[in-house]
Amino acid sequence: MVRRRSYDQYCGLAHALDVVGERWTLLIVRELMSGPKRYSDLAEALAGIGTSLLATRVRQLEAEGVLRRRLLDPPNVHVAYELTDIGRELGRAAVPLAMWGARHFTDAPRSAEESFRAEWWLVFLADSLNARQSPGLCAEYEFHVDDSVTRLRIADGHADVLSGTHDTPVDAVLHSDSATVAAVIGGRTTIADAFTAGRIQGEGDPEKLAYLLDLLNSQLRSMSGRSDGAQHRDPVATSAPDDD
Amino acid sequence: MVRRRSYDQYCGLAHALDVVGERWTLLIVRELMSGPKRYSDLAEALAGIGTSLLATRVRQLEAEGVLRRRLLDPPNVHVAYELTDIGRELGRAAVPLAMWGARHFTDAPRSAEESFRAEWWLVFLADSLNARQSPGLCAEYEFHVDDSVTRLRIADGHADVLSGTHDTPVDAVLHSDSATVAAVIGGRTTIADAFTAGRIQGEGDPEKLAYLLDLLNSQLRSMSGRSDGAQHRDPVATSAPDDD
DNA sequence: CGGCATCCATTTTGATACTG
DNA sequence: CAGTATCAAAATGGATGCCG
Repeated sequence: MVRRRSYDQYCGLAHALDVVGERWTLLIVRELMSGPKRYSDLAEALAGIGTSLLATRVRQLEAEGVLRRRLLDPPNVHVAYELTDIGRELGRAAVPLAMWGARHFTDAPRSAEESFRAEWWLVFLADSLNARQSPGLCAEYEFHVDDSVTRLRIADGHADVLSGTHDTPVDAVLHSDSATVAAVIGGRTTIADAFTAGRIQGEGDPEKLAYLLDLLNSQLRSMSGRSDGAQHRDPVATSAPDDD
Repeated sequence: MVRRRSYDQYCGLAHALDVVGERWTLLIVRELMSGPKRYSDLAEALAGIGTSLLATRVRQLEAEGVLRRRLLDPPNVHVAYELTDIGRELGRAAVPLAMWGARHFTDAPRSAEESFRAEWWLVFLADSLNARQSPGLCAEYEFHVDDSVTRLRIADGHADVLSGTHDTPVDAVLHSDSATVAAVIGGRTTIADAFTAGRIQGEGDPEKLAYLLDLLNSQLRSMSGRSDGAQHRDPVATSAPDDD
């Protein structure tokens, strides 16, 4: 195998991009943020990747220590991929980038060609949702967004997104649509406004519902990341004065 | 022009990567974080990019509103590129990714092929260095790392990295090497330890020097981003129960 | 089937040369 | 200095084949 292409720069960002800068790589990490996935799950979620490239990416990520292959137990012997600690750190590091994208490039409603999964949006919120307000609380929520369903589980002061179907009962169910979710996460509207406008609807345990909305609200505020007015005061540094 | 390649996913991260996911793009943004640059500055800093690709990238970034072309004043008529507000937000959003890379992929010392610039490291710290401890203080520092020199200016409670050479006097000068800088920013050692070990040396105004080290120290602590023990409790969600 | 490897048509990228 | 033109090499995507 010919040597992997590198930027050959001694820089944290360049080294990070040497590892996860190629096409599809960060999206594979995003997929695994909602729990371990099988090869075919990944291939289905990442429409257009081409199976051979997926295999290559997964191999690279395993070699870098971002994810791990695991064989499932005998009843259903399958391969599953899951993030390592380094991989989960990477997922968290990608959150500001995702928020930046949500803030500036999701104002157009979803187009016909675009695929969509509710967990893509939830996953960036969930990881940092430490339920400091009610540490002991356990709750499970189901989100219906467009035609996609996903689940948020809060327990032990921590939140997880779970993809797929589950048998455990939920405490509350939320209904919304992709444009609304994008607007809320992108900071173009608030949960409260979307709720009163009927663009988000909730049913189930009212107390746990209120708790969730509060939690999401405060999290979104802390992730807003809007730009301040600070500018460079030095227009163009003379990088090499014309002294030839 | 044939349409740009897109992931076609309605997701913040995918949309962000549609804009800045291609090769070199984020590194161009990193370059502009230390102030406006000319075309040839970029080409020189990004060894290997090839001038035609650089021109394409710059055009794309301008079209997306990440940077802006500017013509300099008559004495020295040149083209300069500078980040817009959106571009500066992007630079800030890339910081966690850079820290992740620094933490996990810079433990090997700089290899012979790798280029290096001190501002690549400083720039990720500087933007979030709001000098809350001494709001009124103004200071200018010069960093000598390996063969690279860069400048940090603190004023109005905000820090800027300035590339290139400057005539204004400095308050203090720091000397170190790339391995030490990487270890400090990657969290593998502390500034204090590196200082006592003589791997960082400083001269100049002792008060302002102490102030800088304090500021860097507290900033690094808040950016550590180490992984906690929280795991997914649900091994593999049954994404589609075998009910065929 | 699920989990890849192989082959080939298209795109992207890298390196160099060239121009106003 | 600030790019454009050109061409070879590498990366990607699609389709298909193979094997337990």
